[in-house]
Amino acid sequence: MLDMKYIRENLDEVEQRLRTRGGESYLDEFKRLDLARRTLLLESEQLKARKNVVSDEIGKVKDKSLVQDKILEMREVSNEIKAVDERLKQEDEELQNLLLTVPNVPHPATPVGRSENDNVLVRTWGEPQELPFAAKPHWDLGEDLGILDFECGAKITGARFTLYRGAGARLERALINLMLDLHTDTHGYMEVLPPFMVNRDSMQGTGQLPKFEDDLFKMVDPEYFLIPTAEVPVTNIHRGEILKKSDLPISYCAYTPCFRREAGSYGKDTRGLIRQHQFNKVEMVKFVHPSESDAALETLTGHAEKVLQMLDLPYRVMALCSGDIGFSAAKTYDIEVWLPGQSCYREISSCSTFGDFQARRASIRFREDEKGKPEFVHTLNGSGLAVGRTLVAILENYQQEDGSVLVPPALRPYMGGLERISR
RNA sequence: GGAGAGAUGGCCGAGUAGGUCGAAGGCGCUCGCCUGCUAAGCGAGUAUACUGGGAAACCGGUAUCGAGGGUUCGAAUCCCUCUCUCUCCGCCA
Repeated sequence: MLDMKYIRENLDEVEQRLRTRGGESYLDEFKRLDLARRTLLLESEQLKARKNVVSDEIGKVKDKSLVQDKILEMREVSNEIKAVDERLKQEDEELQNLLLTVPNVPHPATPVGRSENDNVLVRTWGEPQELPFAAKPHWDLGEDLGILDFECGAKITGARFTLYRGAGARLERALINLMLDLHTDTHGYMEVLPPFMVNRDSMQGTGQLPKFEDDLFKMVDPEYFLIPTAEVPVTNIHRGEILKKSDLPISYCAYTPCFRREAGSYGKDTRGLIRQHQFNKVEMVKFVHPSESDAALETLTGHAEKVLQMLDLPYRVMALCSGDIGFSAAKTYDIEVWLPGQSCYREISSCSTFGDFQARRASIRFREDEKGKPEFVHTLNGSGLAVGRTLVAILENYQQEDGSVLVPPALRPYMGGLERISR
């Protein structure tokens, strides 16, 4: 959520920067609602001030029969207040709803552009290798090796659900452990294991609600939502809190499954593990001092890259343009891993800084000085990494001509020493 | 699922026959004093949001005692609904 005061005082600039995201104008309504609300607020408060003063006088008089006229008058004032407050409440709700649907202002360093075609290549790592034989996509490899069973997943639940078997299940688990160990032991994150379902307040805090309810799996009674990413429960750990400056930066990492409706993506990536309704992810989340957030995004991205380097998987880092960054993000790097089975780069991690956008929604603050006013922290997060897609990358990059798949050396300790997955 | 207890400021904790309570007291913290160090002591200050005025320091107003509604001239205090926490019983990985 953006700062109301900031919008009011910088309307043109905010509008202009939001427009670089493409799409509609966001702030036409704002001026009108803001003015209406403040006018009513003033009216209401003046009435209340009068009521308070007179009620105080009444309280001091023992014989109430002497102040009957005042009591009657205040009864009128009280009714007036009710009426004004009713209108105020409506305007206020409208304004809040508007603000909750306005996306974050892009970071000055975010390249301006309309679509993913305008994203900017930042760097590449490793050599995308063309295999000396006909490379298979992972869905063929997985089925041939008997480690991925898409049909069975569809039978148990439905489309876009997958059953992992044997070495496939073990490989997924090994990747989770490798990633968590790296981030906790080497990168200094605290591991947390959060709830996989959250309430509406948490979803609103990180920005999934109210605008993207259709993308979520929702429980009716009680009303809980399956998390689409660990970002939601982990960022909300500190919702409504005032942190100590000395607590910052706070770094958490978490493994969770993620659940996404993938509404509107019918027909996209229908084969294989790329786009599932349920997938595993290790997420990194940081709460930092505002002056640190730019640097923190770079190190966070580096932490995600490190996983791919350990697994010796070629990748590139893209700076997303203004038209492609997410609703809550100010700046985002996508890490894309090379998939020889499909001869393309695919997103495997997304690392973003949100500035104070989420912190304002979720009210996560700190004090610069012991006596100072609370200020909003900056939040960041990034996948480190999407586990299913990492498994895909391993299958496709480490496949051999005979259809077997070598286990990357860094992963072997986690696989009971297994060096090769074969039929 | 059944029975009961509770939710007050950074923390602890008073306050429920409605008005003098934004809220006693303590702890913590900040500033000052004092003590040649430390401890102790003394004094002052110490919530948040919105909002009016002001260049600012600052000075006003309103709201907030889990959340929402109601009664009343007036509610932390009375009534209703909800949420959460704790204890006991049942059930359970």
